[in-house]
Amino acid sequence: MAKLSYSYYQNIDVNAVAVDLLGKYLFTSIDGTVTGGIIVETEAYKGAEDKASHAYAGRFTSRTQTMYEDGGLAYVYLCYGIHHLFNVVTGPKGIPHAVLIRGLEPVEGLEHMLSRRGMSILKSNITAGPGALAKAMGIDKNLNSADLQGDLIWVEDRGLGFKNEQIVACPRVGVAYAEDHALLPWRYFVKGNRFVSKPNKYI
DNA sequence: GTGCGGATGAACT
DNA sequence: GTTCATCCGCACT
Repeated sequence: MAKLSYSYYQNIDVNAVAVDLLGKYLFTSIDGTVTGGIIVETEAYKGAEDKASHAYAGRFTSRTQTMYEDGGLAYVYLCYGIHHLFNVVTGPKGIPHAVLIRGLEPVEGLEHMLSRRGMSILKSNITAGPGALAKAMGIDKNLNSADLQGDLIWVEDRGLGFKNEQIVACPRVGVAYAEDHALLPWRYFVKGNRFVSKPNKYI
């Protein structure tokens, strides 16, 4: 039941955090409705030096300013005009590192997730993919810059972890524009888990 | 002020 | 495999 500490998020090694977040529990409490699940897929975005990052080359705008804050905040933004994507801000203040949460295994509040997704029975795509899981968890721009030690959205360590051989590293999804950084193996997921998002050809 | 295109998902053929 | 929904961030005039 331990929320991840302030110092956990301050880690300068965003890839290490992305790997370590696998097996942690993400929760939201929206208008008193609690939903949560196990993180099974992440991607690391390495701030100013990463061409796939919104903060590449130190770009600082009203959208990206959240990423420059202290690690331990939520970075939520709208993608393709339709989908909210949820990231964990990591690293010390001024370093815009972030970890995109791409896959979640539902654990708590399943009926609320189904309702938010307009589904009647559980299918793996309920939380497979960043846009899908944000919708299932009720995450939208209201949670941008939210403190992950607060009571709206948080991450817990419940002692679950995965061995190295259960974790796959492969290129990130949807970042073809990032040129030579597009093939960096900074996407991590739990091998064989059904709540990992689709492009799985690297298993 | 305008124009382009995206860290996607779902519904098609 | 292809299409398209749908809107704002961002670069440039």
